[in-house]
Amino acid sequence: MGSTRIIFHVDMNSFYASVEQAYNPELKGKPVAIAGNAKERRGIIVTSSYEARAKGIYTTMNVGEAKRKCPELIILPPDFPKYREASKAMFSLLKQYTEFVEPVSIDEGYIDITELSKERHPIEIAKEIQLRILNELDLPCSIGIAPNKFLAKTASDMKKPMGITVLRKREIADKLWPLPVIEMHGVGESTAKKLASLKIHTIGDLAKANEGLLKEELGKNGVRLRLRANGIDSREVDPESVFDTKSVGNSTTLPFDETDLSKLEETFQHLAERVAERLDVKKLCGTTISIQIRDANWHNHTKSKTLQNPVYLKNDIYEEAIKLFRRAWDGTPIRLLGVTISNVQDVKNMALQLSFDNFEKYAKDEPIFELINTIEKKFGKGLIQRGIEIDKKTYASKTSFSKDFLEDLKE
DNA sequence: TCTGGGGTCCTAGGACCC
DNA sequence: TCTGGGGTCCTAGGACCC
Repeated sequence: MGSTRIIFHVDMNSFYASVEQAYNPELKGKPVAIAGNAKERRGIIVTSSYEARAKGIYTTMNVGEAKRKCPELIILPPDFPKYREASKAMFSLLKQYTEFVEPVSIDEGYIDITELSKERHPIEIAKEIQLRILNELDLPCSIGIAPNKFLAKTASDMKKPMGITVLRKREIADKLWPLPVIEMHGVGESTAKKLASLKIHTIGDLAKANEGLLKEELGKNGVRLRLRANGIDSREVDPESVFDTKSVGNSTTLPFDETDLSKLEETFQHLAERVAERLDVKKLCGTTISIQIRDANWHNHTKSKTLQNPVYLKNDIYEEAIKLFRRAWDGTPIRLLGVTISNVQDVKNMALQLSFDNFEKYAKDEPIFELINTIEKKFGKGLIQRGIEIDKKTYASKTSFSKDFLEDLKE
């Protein structure tokens, strides 16, 4: 494969607010904000229209404060099905140009137009895409054009809304290096502070910094950031990455800092249910369960456990979550709880590892059909049809189960 | 400016195995 | 009884992004 690519980063402008304005034209030209839990004390602004931003509204701003700052602000609750639909329409439009489309999040993605650019000029393609997204979906976007992902992403940020920006390698010194290092994708507050202590303030400083020093201070991330600052990024546009889910989790900030165990248990019930539902939609299960606890001072704790068998059912997730919680909680008031399943796999590939302990627990002295019932109750109906593999050592040592039975289980 | 909810990747220590 | 070194997995926490 040739090493010179042409990559677009397509970035939707204030996406949720723009989708709402597209659905309801009366909202156009007005300050609009999307806020989670807007009715509650802890609601925050998730996105806002450019009209709202002009009045000082920004993401993460508390809803109460936003109202004070901009009394005419139109505040809407998020409507994710609507946004997902708009997102899907946007990505299918991109797929009309090339199969090399990689969604990064609901409102941005990369496309590799190297092949297409042999027939048409990249800027012409970008203009057409931008115009079509505007005309057909009524949504504004910015497009960055560059030889790699990092530069394309950086370019799309340079002009908003409705910008098209080309960032060539030879322009890096002029356009990228003068910027403060915090502007760089991948550098947050914490890294910027560390870099400042090393007298690295601009992206140019980072590009020219000593590699060994960066490695020592920031690990492999330091080395990578330095490469990026020099415009080097070899990541390919990967259309498959969307299907490669690593974890599924839900969390919720409680209306007030909570100490009542029954309320916390109830919250875990809801979280387990939502996680189970989302796993089901994706047909996934996972062997590692984690809980997150955030206290009143914003200190986070996580507890996790890797299980013998994957879980995906609401009740199993709840039971494991509560076990972890009991181990971790000392009674301090809690602000947020979360449940995440990771180490995921497709349910259809799921194989049960009946360890000796498990085997004893489920199989002891039970007739075969009882055992099947037990297994189905525990791991869900249909699993046996999908096939159960039992650790060979285990059943060799368990004489009360015939080989035939185990063969039957495998059907 | 007192901060939601969905993620990914990285680090570091300890357990365990060869 | 005391001694390496490498690899992998697990757990907890942190940084970052949208």
